[in-house]
Amino acid sequence: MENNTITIHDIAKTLEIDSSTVSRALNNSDRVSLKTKKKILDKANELGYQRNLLASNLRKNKTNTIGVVVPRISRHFFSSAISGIEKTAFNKGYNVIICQSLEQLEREQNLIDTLAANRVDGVIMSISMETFNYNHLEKLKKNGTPVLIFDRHCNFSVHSTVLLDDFQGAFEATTHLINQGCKNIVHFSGPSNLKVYQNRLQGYKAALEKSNMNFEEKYVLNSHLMNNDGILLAEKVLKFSEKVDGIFSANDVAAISAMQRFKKAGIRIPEDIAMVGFSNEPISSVIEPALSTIDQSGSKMGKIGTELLIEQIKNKSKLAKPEKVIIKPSLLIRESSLRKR
Amino acid sequence: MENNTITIHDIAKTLEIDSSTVSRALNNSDRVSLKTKKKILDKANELGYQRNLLASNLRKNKTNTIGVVVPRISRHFFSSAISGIEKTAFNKGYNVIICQSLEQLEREQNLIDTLAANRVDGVIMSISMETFNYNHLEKLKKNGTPVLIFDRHCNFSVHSTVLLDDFQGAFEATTHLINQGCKNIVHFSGPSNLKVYQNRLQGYKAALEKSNMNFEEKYVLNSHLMNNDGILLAEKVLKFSEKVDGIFSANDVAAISAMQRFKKAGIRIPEDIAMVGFSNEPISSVIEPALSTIDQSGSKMGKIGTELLIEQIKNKSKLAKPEKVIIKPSLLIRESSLRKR
DNA sequence: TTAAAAAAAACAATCGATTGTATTAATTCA
DNA sequence: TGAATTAATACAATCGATTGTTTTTTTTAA
Repeated sequence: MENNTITIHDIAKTLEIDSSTVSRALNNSDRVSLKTKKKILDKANELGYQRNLLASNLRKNKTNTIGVVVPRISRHFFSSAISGIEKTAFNKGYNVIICQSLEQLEREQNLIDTLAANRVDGVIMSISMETFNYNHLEKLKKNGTPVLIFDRHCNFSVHSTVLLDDFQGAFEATTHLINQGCKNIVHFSGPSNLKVYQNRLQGYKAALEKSNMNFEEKYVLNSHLMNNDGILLAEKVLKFSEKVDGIFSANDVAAISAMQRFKKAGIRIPEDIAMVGFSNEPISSVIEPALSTIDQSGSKMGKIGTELLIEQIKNKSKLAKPEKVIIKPSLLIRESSLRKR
Repeated sequence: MENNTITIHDIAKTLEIDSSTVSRALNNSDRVSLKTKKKILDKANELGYQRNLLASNLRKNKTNTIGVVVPRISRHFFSSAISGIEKTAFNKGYNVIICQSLEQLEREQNLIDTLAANRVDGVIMSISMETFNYNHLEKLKKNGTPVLIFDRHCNFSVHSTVLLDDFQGAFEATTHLINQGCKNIVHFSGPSNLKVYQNRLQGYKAALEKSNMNFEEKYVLNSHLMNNDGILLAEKVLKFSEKVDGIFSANDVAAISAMQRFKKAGIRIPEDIAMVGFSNEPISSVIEPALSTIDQSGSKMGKIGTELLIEQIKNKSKLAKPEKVIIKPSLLIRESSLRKR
């Protein structure tokens, strides 16, 4: 009654042929005659045969599976990256195992270990915020499993990476504010040890410079860019002696909560202060006014990353040197920054 | 240079012992002396041994892995369900493979096939909207793989299920509106062939009845409850001759877009119209006013579902009859419905 | 001291599929 | 027709770990 799983041996026995022939037939090898092939396939269907991939993969030493590790699958950017990864992988005949590290290094290490133990052919991942130690990834690499890192910078990596051009995104966002007539533009920046925020700050500076506007140190406000930070930052801005008329925030979350605080203070967006965020959270298009922002094109990153990874999987023999790809972001202009129609 | 993966045989050879002893040592069996155990573990570490789960699982005919299939991992409800599933599974020593069907039956069938081929020990899933045919699930069941369905009703199922008490949620939401003094309460309902929406409608009716209020057929507005539907529904409501002063929407999305349409028409929420949604989307707490809603407690569903599933996995021999669990939802009261302070 | 019992390790089969090699059957062609 | 090809199939080893059985070693106890 139990354990009635059918194997190629069962098929072989009922048909009185060898299991190797069954295996070849099921893999459509041309070493089996059409007649026997049909016989075998029919019987397989009849018995409800289903290949045991554990056995198959073990023998072939290949799983046709890619491991995906992201901090949080629910975040919009990551779920769109996953879409891109899945689609690309599927088209190239790969399966995908999705995991979330929840921003915890220990979990990330466990996940990587499990993926390795399951012999995935490669791993594409965005590292957790706690990840400053890459032993787990080095181990993978040593075992010959290609690793591709996307979205988050990791300092001394020997892996291929796909990153966003944060500088360019920030440059465009700030330039857009300048074009809308903003004269005093504040920048909400994140933890200054993170590369992303350094780059976004540089882009902001560069845009000011290009338009011959002064860069003012005091206009750069640092925080963790969480919900609550946005409120505090907004209150800081309200206390400035000069009239701030534009804000470029390094993420949407802080921009949105700041915007709500401003509205409470009777400040009109974008008439009094024009705002641009970064990362295109789903909420940003729903709030009022809708927030202009930089889209990180997650699915494009996922697609390109997966293509790169699969290439590496296939060229395993050649010691492929790590590649770095930089993706161009795109500015989404919405009401929060549109002064001129 | 390549393929330098270490196996128990490599360890056995260097130490001049049998590989079965190595295996037992690595599994901490008490058939190996402490001395040899230590020797083996040290060598394993030194060589960077990592168990090949393909081989192990094949031999044991058990993967300690649960497959999870949901329509969309990015939806808040599902990602919280996944959290609950992962946590529970992990605590019981199970790994989890997460997949999304994207609401497509064909994809769902493929995923189930792959999971089956990889010999997961069980599957916990929420079926796609296209799934009216359960052959793929029946096949799994026949192979002896337990299946647990959560969140979405599936008509003639022999599987265990964990569902939300939609009736109760709707009843509480409507009762809350009545308690806030609403006299003419409209209900936004979804496709009437779906059990969830039938149950929510019944809950709405029951609440009216209990408070001796008339149920008016015309107050039930059907749609697919998408963003755009909310706008259209709001416009319908504006044309009513009677003054509508409360709305219970069968989902948050429609409630939110309706709310925005109302605001444009100069109607105050909750003073003129009080609103309650259903499903507690993340956006609902961010918009203004924040939307009262019914939380579907995804992580609780995930937890309970996983516990049930693992129980079935363990009792595979006994023909466990399908269990049905109904989870109580909870009403989250926010500004959109709060008239009395 | 030695037989019996217990502990430790070795032997060997197995999980289910794949694949190189050997064998048999069927074709081809001179 | 019969040797040479080629096609079709069978044989057997293998992937890496697990596990029941057997053998060897050590410990216990009379």
